[in-house]
Amino acid sequence: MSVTQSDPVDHDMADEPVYVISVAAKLAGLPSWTLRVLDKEGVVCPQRTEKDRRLYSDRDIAKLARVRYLTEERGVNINGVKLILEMENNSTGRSELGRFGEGEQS
DNA sequence: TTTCTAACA
DNA sequence: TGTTAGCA
Repeated sequence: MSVTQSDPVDHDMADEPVYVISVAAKLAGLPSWTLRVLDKEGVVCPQRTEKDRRLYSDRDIAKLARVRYLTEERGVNINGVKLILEMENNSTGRSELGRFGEGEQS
């Protein structure tokens, strides 16, 4: 009796990789190939099973959802998302971004 | 970006 | 059988 769920072991949050690429893509609202690119770029950190199956955790889904806003609403490329997430990972949320336009397609 | 093939569960 | 992963 500590937190909400009554689990013997300490399960804090969704860190269990149980979502395959198609499920993660649906939850994030992104196409499957995008998740594959994000993984190649090192934007997301999906666990890999013995058969090379990418398993995404709720933690990855949350990051994917942010990527979807940047790519869908803001029109940022994978390269831009990688840069933005890289800044958030390095800086405590203080991004001194001037005015740099990413290569945007119509 | 899209599609095809191969392997796995 | 359906789905995933990798490449051209």
